[in-house]
Amino acid sequence: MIRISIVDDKISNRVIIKDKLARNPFFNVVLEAIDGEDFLTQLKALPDDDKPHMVLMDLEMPNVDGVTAIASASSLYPDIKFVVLTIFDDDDKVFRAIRAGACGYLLKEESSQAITDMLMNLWESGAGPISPSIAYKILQMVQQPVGVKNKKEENENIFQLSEREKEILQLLSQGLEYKEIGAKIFISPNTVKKHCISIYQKLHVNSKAQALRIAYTKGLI
Amino acid sequence: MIRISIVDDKISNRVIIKDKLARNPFFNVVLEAIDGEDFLTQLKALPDDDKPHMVLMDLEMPNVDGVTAIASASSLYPDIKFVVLTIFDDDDKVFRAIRAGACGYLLKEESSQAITDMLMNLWESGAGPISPSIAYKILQMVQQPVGVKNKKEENENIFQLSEREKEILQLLSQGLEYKEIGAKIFISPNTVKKHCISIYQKLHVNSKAQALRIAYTKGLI
DNA sequence: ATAAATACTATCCAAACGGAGTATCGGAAA
DNA sequence: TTTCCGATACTCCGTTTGGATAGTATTTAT
Repeated sequence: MIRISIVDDKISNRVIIKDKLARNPFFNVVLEAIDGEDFLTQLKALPDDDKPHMVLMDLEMPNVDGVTAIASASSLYPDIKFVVLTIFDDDDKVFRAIRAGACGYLLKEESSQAITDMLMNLWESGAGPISPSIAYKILQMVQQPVGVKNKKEENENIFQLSEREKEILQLLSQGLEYKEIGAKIFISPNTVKKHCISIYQKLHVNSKAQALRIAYTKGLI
Repeated sequence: MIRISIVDDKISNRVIIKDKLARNPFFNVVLEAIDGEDFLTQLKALPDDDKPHMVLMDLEMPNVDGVTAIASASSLYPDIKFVVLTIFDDDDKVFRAIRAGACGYLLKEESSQAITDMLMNLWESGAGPISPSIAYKILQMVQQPVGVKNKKEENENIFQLSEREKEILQLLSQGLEYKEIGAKIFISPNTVKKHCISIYQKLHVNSKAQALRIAYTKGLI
């Protein structure tokens, strides 16, 4: 039984997707969320043994968007496969979603059969599902790296950390504690702590170690 | 009428491919070559109006290999589409071929129908054909650029961490706390803490964050 | 101009952490 | 055989951290 999670802000979309999956009894939708925030909260609360194997993620959502949710969750739960399922094939979004950790990118217009086939294939062989038109876009991106801006520049904004927070995260990664950071940039250790907690909230984690994990794996530092 | 060129060092392969294409009368094989050298020479000699629209290129060839041939020819004749058609899906070759200018990458094992469909699609929409398994490899390359592969092997012993300690460090990097790690590997949280302190001593640090910094930057995890 | 972020400061509390010490057990090396 | 070491487990103690809450100043946006 493959546990699936569906994240989409529109109830109608979720129902459609569920119907498409329902044709195959191996799929079991264990979690539905209306946006990235909702998803991350629900996922965290779920026991490990009940966590979904795969997540079908829309990109256009309020609060926390799909890319950010994938970036957080794929660091926190590396075993979960994230498949973007959207109606758009916007180049930039494709790129950012994949960098964030998506292992597949499907268009909603794909047939029910095609989608379930691809998901089964992901389950069995680990090969991520990719719509042909998306595959071609990826290829083009590899061929001519559009903006040669490095991956740090591209990633450091997806969590919407403030300048100060990025600075703190940088110092945190050096293994400094609150009071050391405070002394270094001439602010109170209390303030440093407040910044850290803000960072944790934006990264959807609750400890230094987890924050650093995301920072390192997503190239924020 | 789509003019096609086939480059493969084995006559049998060329025949097989020609047969597959023959099912669609739109394809007209105008050039056959046995290696990159042969291909480039013949191509140069061909009048512009007779030059192929698409080239199906094997990679494993004597003299000038497929990647080199694509790199040269795609610069000289930008309008020609190069599709790699091979039996291997070697990561490095895929990557180099695409960088060289290949716009598609098909496996020979694909069905005749699939290949002709993909080529027709390339002709009509300009979207390059990509076998699903190849598309997934490309996606992985985009996700984690190669380069630091064996670093872990080389470095994981320089700090003389015991197996257990490496295991603990690995779990630490996932942001787990003592009790969580203890529960995961069935030992007491106290023991986990003891291991951590041993790790700190060997790494000459005195906090989780500093240990993780070394672990990440030295490729221990 | 008013609202909304952002930066900064502060305090309280419970939990987690780090450091040091002690001790048992089993295997490997002396 | 004795010694050494890794893994295990525990306690005591002081420090650090995460979380919640609350407030002010400054900048930014509408």
